[in-house]
Amino acid sequence: MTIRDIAKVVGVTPTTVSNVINGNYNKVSQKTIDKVNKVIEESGYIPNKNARALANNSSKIIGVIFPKTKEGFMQNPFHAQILTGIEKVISAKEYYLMIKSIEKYEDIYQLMQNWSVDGFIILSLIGYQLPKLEKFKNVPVVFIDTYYEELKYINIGSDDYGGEYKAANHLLKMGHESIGFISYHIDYPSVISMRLNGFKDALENKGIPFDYSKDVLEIEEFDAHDEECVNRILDFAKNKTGICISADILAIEIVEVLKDNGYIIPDDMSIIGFDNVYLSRYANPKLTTINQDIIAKGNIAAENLINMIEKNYSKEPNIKIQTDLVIRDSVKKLV
Amino acid sequence: MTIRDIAKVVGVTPTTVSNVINGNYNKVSQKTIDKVNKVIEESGYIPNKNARALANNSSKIIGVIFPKTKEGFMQNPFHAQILTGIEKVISAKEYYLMIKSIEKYEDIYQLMQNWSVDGFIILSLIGYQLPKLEKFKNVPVVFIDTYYEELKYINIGSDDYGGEYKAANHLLKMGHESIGFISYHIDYPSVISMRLNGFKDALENKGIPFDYSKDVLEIEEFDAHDEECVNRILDFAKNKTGICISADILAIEIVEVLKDNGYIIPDDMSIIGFDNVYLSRYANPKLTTINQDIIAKGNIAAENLINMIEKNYSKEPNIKIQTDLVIRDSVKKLV
DNA sequence: CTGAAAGCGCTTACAG
DNA sequence: CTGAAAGCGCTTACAG
Repeated sequence: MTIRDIAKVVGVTPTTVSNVINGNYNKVSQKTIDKVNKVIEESGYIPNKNARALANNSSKIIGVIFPKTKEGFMQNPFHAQILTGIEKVISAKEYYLMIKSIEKYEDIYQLMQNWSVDGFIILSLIGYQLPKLEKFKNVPVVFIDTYYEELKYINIGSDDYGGEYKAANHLLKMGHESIGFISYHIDYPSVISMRLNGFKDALENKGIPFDYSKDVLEIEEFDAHDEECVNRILDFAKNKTGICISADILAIEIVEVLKDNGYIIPDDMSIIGFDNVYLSRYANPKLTTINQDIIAKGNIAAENLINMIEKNYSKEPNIKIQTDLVIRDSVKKLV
Repeated sequence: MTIRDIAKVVGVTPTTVSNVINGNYNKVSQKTIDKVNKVIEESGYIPNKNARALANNSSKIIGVIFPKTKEGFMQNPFHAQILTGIEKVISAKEYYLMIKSIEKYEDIYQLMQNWSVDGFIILSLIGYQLPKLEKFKNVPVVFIDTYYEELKYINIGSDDYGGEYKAANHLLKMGHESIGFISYHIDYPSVISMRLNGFKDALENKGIPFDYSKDVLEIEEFDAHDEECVNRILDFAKNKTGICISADILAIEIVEVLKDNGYIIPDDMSIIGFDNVYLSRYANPKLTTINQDIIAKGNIAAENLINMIEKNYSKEPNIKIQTDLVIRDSVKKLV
C-alpha cells in the first residue's frame, strides 16, 4: 500500500493524495478529500515514515541520550523517572522516542544524522564532555542536568546548590555540628559539585570551617561487598553525627552498610539523601531527603524541545526546578 | 555529505561507494576500497538511515512496546529492568531502540509499518488483546510474559505457576494455614492467573480447600489514601496469618498499609511478594519474595528477536525463566 | 483545484 | 572490478 496505490483507486494523482494526507486542504476540493480519505480508511493505509523523513529531512523522532552506567541504564530510578516524564509528552505530541545510552559523546552525532532526528534530550552530560557546540547548530537540543559555563542551549536543571544547602542546614538546625558529605565521583562543574557547594556554604554560614579532606568522601564505585569501600565509609562516619549524601540511591546503600555495622539510624547517625526517588519512601528508616519533581523535569524538557522544533522558539536558556526538604525518619534531633 | 559527494571526491560512482560501505568487497578492488574509506573517514560522512531503510525496507530499528500504566511507563521497576536487559543487547548488536507505550494493540501496526521496524518486543500483552496473528507474518515478534493458547510466537516468560507454588508452599511450611492471595486485576490467561493457579494448587496439595471468594483479593486500583481500598485490605487480612502478593511493588504498598494500621510485619502478618524487584531488598522489613532474573529476561528476548531477524531462526517457541524463593525478613515461622 | 516531474539518499540487479 | 539506471515511497515547487 503506497500513496500511488491510493491515488490509482481514487483516480487521482499521488500529489493530491499527499496533499490530503498532509492537510493541505486549500489545494484540494472537498469532494476529492472525502474520496481519498475514504479509500485510506478502507485500505488501512499507513504512510511510510522513512520515505517521508527522507523527503522532508525531518523524522518526528526525538532522541534521548543517557549516560551508560555500570548497573544498566534504567536501573537508575532517576533515569527511569525522567524517561517517564519525557515519554508522556512525546507520545501525547505524536513524536517517536528513540533511546540510546552512550559512553562517548561522539556517538550522538551518529544518531543525529542517521535518522534525521528532529531533536535531542541529553542527560547529565559532564561539562567537559560537551561536544563542540557548532555541531548542534541544526538540531534542537535540550540538556538535562548539565552545567557548563558556555552553555548556550536550554538546560533543565534543579536548584542543586540550594537543595543541598537546605539539607546541610537541616542537619545543622537539628543540632548536628560534625557533618559530612558523601558522593560518587565528583566532576566539575556538575550537579554534584553544585550540591557540594551548597553543603559547604551552609557550613561556613554557620561559622563551621569546611575541610574537604575531612568532610567529603568520594566513592568511585560503591560495592557493599568490597571491604575497603565499607571501611572507608565506616572511617568517614566515625567522628560524625550526620551525613548528607548526594543521591538517594547511594544514601540507601550507605544506610544498609551502617546498619550492617551496628549503627542504628537515625540514633547513631543522621542521613539526608537527595532526589526523593520513589524508593526512598520505602526505605528503612524512611529517608529524609531533598525533593525534586523528576517527572516534571522530563515533561519540561520534552515540552521545550518540541517548542523549539515546531516554533523555533524557546523559553529561557536555563530552567531550574525547585528543591525542597522532605522530612522523614532518617534524621535525629540532638539535644 | 552524501554517498554521491564521496563518490565525486574519490572519482568513482555511488554504486562503488555503496558497495564499500556495505562490505561487498568482492565487487571492489582493494585500492578503491582504501581510497573510499579514507575519504569517508576524513569527511566524517554518516549514511542516512532513512534512505537506507527506504531502499532496503529494513531499518535496524527494534520497537519495544509497553502497556500504558497509570503511574507512567517506567515507574514500574519491572519495566525498567526489562528495558535495561533489552537495551544492553540491542545496543551491543548495533540496533536502534524505539519505545512506545500503548493503550490499544492496534497502535502497534502503525509503528510497525511506519518505520519499517525490523522487529518487535511486546510486553505483558493480555491474551485476548492479541491482534490477529496473520498481521505479524512479516515482522519478527518476541513476546514477554504473554499467555495465549494459540501463541505461535516466541514468548519469554517465567515459571509463574511454579514460583507462586513455592511462595505459598513456603508459607505453609512455616506453619501458616490461613493464607490469602492479593493481586491487581486478574486477567485470564495471564502471568497473574498462572500465579494464582500455583497458589491454589499449593493449598490443595496440602489438603487445604481453596475458596476464591475468601482467599483472593483483587485490587483494581491501589490507593493508600482511598479508605475503601484500605478497608478491603484490612478486612481481607483479618482472619489470615500470611499473604502471597502477586507483585513486589504491590506487596510493599500493602506492607505499608498494614504497618500504618498497627500490624507488625512479620509478627502479625507474613508477606511474600513476587519478582524480586530491586526495591524489595530495601523495604522494611526486607521482603521475602520469588526471584526471577528480569534483566536476563530482557536479554533473552532481544537475543531471540535479533536471531529471528538475522538468521530467520528461532529457538523454542516458549522459554520459561526459572523462579526461586528468596528468603528475607517478611515471613515468620509459626510454632 | 489537479498533475507531471524532480528530488530526498540510498541499494541493487544488470551490463560491460 | 566499475558504472548507468531504476527504484524505494514520499514531498514540493511549478505549470496549467
